[in-house]
Amino acid sequence: MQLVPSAKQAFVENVGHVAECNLLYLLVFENFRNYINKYSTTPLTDEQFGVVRSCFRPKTVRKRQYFLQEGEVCKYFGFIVKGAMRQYSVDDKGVEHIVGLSIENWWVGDRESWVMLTPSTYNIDAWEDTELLVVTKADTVQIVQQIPSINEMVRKMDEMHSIAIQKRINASVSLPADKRYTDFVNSYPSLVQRFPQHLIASYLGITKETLSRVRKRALGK
Amino acid sequence: MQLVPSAKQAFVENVGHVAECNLLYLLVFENFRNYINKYSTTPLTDEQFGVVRSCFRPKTVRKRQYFLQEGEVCKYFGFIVKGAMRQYSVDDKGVEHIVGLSIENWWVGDRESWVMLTPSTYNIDAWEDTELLVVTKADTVQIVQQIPSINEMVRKMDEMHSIAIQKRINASVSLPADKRYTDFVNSYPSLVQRFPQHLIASYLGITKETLSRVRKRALGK
DNA sequence: AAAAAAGGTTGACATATGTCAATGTTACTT
DNA sequence: AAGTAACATTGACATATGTCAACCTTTTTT
Repeated sequence: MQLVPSAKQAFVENVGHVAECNLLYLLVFENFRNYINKYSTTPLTDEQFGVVRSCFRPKTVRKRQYFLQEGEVCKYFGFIVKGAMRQYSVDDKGVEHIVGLSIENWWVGDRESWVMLTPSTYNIDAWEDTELLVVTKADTVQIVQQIPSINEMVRKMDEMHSIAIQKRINASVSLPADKRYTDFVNSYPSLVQRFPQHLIASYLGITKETLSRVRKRALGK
Repeated sequence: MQLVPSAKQAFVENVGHVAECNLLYLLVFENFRNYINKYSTTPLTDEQFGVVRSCFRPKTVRKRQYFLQEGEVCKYFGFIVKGAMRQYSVDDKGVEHIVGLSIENWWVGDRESWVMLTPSTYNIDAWEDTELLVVTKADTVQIVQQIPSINEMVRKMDEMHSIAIQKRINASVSLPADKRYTDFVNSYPSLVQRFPQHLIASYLGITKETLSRVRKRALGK
């Protein structure tokens, strides 16, 4: 039995009609095309997009199911079409530490495992039922080499990613817990609404109790 | 009066002879060429390297002088040929928070300011007298577009950078201070020897006193 | 509707880390 | 050699955060 139904199947279940399913498919890829064009100076030609499209496979991950599990090599990177996922490590004592929270139009995967082909030390699972477009490394190498816009997009996204992650490091070494939280709320209001507090606390490197108290004090002001 | 002598001048001062100076110049760029080739699948042709070389300008930054100052836009990225630099922010109370420590064969610059053309919130200064090869953004765009090996190198370096920085975030949310320190010592033994403890403490997000005590306890075991 | 599960808050207390001041040590400057 | 500055260590104490347990609310499941 197939635990994870195919993405197409999932879309069908969602909308109930095959006709609408195909329409949704089109919409998903159109959205993706716009996303790519937003990050490059020259829009993709139809032919180029055809190549890109053939490299990305829709995939559904149901709530609480893994996209990547500790010990596996990260063979796919995923673009979230709809849904919410979290990336976390588990320490000696079995405590989960959130290192990433992602929603629509974000990418998920473990770069280290992906690049180095080493077993991942992270888990990535779905916090909500999630629709992804996934791509293999081989295909990524292909389209990055062949299609300048994709090359440009990947470079820009790496840049943005580096910038975001640098800010997070700066916050972690230079801000106390309460500032880190307000900083987070200002930077990612959409995440605050999608994930419960105890996950955000973990993301910030504090306990849920501390976050609860920090929030209370912030209200008092 | 020129506070920062030209890089060539600096080399001359170091070695004392113009002949050796030119030789050093050659060696510096040969080293740089090897560095680039190490990160790409096809070596640079002589012609390509000529272009690259023309884009990188030697620069000397004396100990305690700024490479980038808070409020400036980061116009140059630098490759450290010899020396040691630190990148830090300064908080409301005037306390410095180290966000980066760099030595030979590392790159320095503020990605956010560089990419977004916004005033930097960081300072970068020399901890030791430092020789750099610096490049402007315009030139970077040129060679990344024109020379596949450079494109590849930049992408790979961004990848490595992302991986390293991701590990640091994971450490900061999931490890206590003592583990963060041993982790750091294992990951960057060369930095431990080049920078004093209070800078490393700041890099780890703890005070120098805490680091001193952490080290003492670690010895006891 | 009842039960269970997940999330959130609060209090009491323990622990880790920060702060401040004094002192020791090392390396550099004159 | 003396003096100074930078770095490191230590102690006493304050503060922030963690831990554990109880309790409450909301949502989900049965």
